[in-house]
Amino acid sequence: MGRPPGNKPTSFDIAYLAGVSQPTVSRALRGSRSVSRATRERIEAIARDLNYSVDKNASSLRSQRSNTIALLFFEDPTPDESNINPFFLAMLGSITRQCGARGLDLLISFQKMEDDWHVRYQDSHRADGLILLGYGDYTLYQRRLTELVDHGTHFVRWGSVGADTIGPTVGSDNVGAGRLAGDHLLGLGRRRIAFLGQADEHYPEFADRYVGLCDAMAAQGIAPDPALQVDALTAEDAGHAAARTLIGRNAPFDAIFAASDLIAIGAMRALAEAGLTVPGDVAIVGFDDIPAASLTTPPLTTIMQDMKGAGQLLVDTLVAQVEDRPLPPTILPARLVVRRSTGG
Amino acid sequence: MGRPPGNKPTSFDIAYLAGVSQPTVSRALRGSRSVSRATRERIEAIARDLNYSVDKNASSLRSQRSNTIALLFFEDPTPDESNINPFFLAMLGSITRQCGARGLDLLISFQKMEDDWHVRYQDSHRADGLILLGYGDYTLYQRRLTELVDHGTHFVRWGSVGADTIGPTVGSDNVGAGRLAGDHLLGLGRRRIAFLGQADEHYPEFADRYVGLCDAMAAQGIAPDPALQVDALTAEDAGHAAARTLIGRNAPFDAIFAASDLIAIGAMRALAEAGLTVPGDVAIVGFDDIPAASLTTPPLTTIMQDMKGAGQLLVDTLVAQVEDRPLPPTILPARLVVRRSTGG
DNA sequence: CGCCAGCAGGCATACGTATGCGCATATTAT
DNA sequence: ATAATATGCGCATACGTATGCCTGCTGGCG
Repeated sequence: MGRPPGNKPTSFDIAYLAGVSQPTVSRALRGSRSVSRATRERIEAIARDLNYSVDKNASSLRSQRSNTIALLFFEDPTPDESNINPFFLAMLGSITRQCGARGLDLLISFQKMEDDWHVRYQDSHRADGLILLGYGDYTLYQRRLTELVDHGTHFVRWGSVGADTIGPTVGSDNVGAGRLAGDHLLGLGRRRIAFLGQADEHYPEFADRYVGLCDAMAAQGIAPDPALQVDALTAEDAGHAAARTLIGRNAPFDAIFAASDLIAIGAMRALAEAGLTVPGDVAIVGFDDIPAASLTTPPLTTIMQDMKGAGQLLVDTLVAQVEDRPLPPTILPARLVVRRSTGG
Repeated sequence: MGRPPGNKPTSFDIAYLAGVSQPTVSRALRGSRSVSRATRERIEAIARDLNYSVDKNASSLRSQRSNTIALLFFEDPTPDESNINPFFLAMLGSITRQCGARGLDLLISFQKMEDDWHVRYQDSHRADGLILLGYGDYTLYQRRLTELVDHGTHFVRWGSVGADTIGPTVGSDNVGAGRLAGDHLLGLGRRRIAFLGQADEHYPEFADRYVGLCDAMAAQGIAPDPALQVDALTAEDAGHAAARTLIGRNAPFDAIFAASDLIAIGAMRALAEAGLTVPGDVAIVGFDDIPAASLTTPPLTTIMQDMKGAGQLLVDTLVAQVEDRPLPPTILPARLVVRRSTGG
């Protein structure tokens, strides 16, 4: 029937003590209905007593299910390695929480775009699926995604949800968010609204935000002025540089919608240097609501994405995919957070 | 000898193709010296060809080594769940990097102090050891640590390295850092230096920073004035409140050393509200060098901890412990980053 | 009173790898 | 030439769990 309890307790040890077979222990602990209630409770008690915990490796090996997901984060190689996008942290928080709630383990890794992580995780049964988070050039990224799809790897990514999106994608309603920002600024009487951020297909999220802004303006009969759009990646200096460019163009503007808070913060610095006041001369709206956004002077009006919903949706979508019941791609609404950079 | 290649390739498939036995494949791929070079290279080629990757679960099960470490982060329950300490992100970055370099997987989890994570990870063979990160009340934390030690769990924690420290600990030289801040302020001619932050044994890191400050002052023959120390946990409002308390005491001060950047930022807001200028009336030094520190007006002078070294040391110490070759506890030096909050 | 259904649990086995041990063949020493 | 050593590899097995299949028993029904 088994051996007496040894060192680290196994399901055999429990079986021995409970006077049942090992499979019964396994079934009992997994809550199988084919174990009587009495037996199950006896087994559970003994397990608790011995401080038993199921061996993850054996369990995963046998069931071919690791109950683990891998969170892969990557971005364009950054000069300063320690400077990680703060947005990521919020996402991480909500993802870990959702994993915890669903009893999943979370493996995490920062990746360079050049690595071949797409092979490692699922094939080695480290994880049942991947969550991909990344800011960066989407076109570079696309090849990797296609490889993953071809390989049959389970994954979900965070990003712009569009028609040409590769693989299951969860993202904010960037167009709607852009409209939100535009409407807010227009409501304040601003008419010459500049956009700081890439607006091309390499950065679809930013582009969507710009589209939303243009939508809002169009609704008021205002045509977008190309002189009021300046490319910028998401970094403080990029924002600073972009704002200087904008100022240098001598095209009048009374508002800025920045594609990220970091850009906005850099822009505010440039405005200050140019002697322009916020919000007097220029109202400014950022994006992301990073912690620093409420600490600037004046505090930054910004768009807050639904981080909590995002983590949940990413995990749920991934699990659904792993369990072979596909879920439609989903878009999360964003919210405007009004602070003094656009107000009195 | 084996079966022909099936679906997901296994070491048997490779063995079959290479005309050797499965154990030889295993040895070859692990670089065992008892496989001839020719055979090994043939096997490696086939493995690459088939896109083979070792099954993590089987491997870990057999070898009883998961090559995975778990990073557990916990702090006092915070009202706003999404508001995670930014310090953590930098640490996370350096830890993931070091794990990557050593071929370790990283499991991550945010924990409430009430959970019984201390049982789950090592017993279930999810991870070979734990890295514990936490800001919060150390005395609450101590019981958990003792349990871990008693249980024989491998772990390292980040925190104050002192005589009464429980378990292997890696941390910054907080006393030295406090001295650094003190010397800097004294060098600017400031004599009435306030400290904002807990100074009791519940928060030994903060306490150490205060000790360092007092050391520096003592070296100049200045005795610490209890009126110039105000408790504050690490949050912006706490800093704000503490600075208001300080101001309300009517004890003159010309400098503040804040136990964290968030406290410093809150304090700067309170100073501004009270009509005090920085650095004119009050010079201020923070701690952590969070991203927001360079974005305040004026930018904040602060202490930068050696994050890169920290991650490395944490991982290395943990691995050493797992491999049963203990390492001495280690202290990392910190650096002063001078910005305008203490300068012209 | 016999038969079929359903419940509770045992038996055997599979998951894929790593490793102690033993056995040839090749190499060197005596 | 023979014995001793090293080299390269196969055999058997263990790691701890989960699950398909089968069995014995209980009870309801005809």
